[in-house]
Amino acid sequence: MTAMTIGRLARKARVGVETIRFYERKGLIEQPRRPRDGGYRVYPEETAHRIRFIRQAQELGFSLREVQDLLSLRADPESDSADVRERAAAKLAEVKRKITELKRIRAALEDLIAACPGRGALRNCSIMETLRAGEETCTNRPGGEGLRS
Amino acid sequence: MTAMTIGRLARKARVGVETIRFYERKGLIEQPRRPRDGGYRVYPEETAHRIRFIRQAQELGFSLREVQDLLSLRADPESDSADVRERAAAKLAEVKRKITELKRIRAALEDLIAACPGRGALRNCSIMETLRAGEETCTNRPGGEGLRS
DNA sequence: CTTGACTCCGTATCATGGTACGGACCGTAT
DNA sequence: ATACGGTCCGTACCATGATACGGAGTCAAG
Repeated sequence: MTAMTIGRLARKARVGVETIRFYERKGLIEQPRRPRDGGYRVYPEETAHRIRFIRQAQELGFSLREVQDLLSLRADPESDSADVRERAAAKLAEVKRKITELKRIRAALEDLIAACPGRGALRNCSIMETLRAGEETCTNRPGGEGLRS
Repeated sequence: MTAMTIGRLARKARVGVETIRFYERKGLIEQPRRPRDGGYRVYPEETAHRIRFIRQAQELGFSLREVQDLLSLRADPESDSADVRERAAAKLAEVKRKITELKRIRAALEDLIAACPGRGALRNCSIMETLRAGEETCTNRPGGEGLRS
């Protein structure tokens, strides 16, 4: 049978095997116990979704510790529901703030794209200037934009 | 006069002095040249906005290299406007994707908060289960949620 | 029943994004 | 004029989040 060993899980979740072991060490995912006869570990299917969520949350600017906070938010009879509610509300506020900021960047990029090919009406020349939204003119200063080291 | 020296800039942008020097080394912000008589550097006011943008973009999951990409997007006569347009469109797609993913997390948190205090109707118990949106029941498995090391 | 790929486990190394330090120099309020 | 804090510059160190490595054990296809 094609049991879900760590390598297959890694391919399914599009991460390296070492990354899974690292998340296990950090307590982000549970390490299944080895069969008593000492073979390979078998992972539940759900783990792949969990890993994908971890990666996604990271791309959205959450640290592993924050991802852990998110994953530990659970409304069940064992939890202090007032506490869970409070922590969820705090995360929600943070998520809303990120959405707002991303929308500003989205608008700036859309403006930039609109301003781009016409060659005539050039105002709002860079992200910064579009975000600073208020100025009219654009003082250009080209050259030297490579990231050092 | 209260010239914008590096320390004042740091306080204004809410970062450490060392962070500013680090960004200068990386080429993310321009280092003003020292006065020929060898005094302290003076920074333009705009630099504080630039630093705030860098921090914000980082919180949204962009690496310093990606922030650099964003900052280098400028529609001016010196740039290849087709290229700028293309890179801006790629970033725009990425930003839109992030917004979509954040909205899913937002919805999950809202569900969780709604499901939380009633103690009666407990379904969609964790972020993961709400995101996996389809299951009805909730198998609880409490305990041991501290981040190791 | 061997061979080649995979797992297990511990430990080492790496890239990114800072943060700290120390000695020389600068500037200004007293 | 001097003391005290800020700046300058180089270099060292740090935490986070992986990624690599090596040797022993496991599994399964031929």
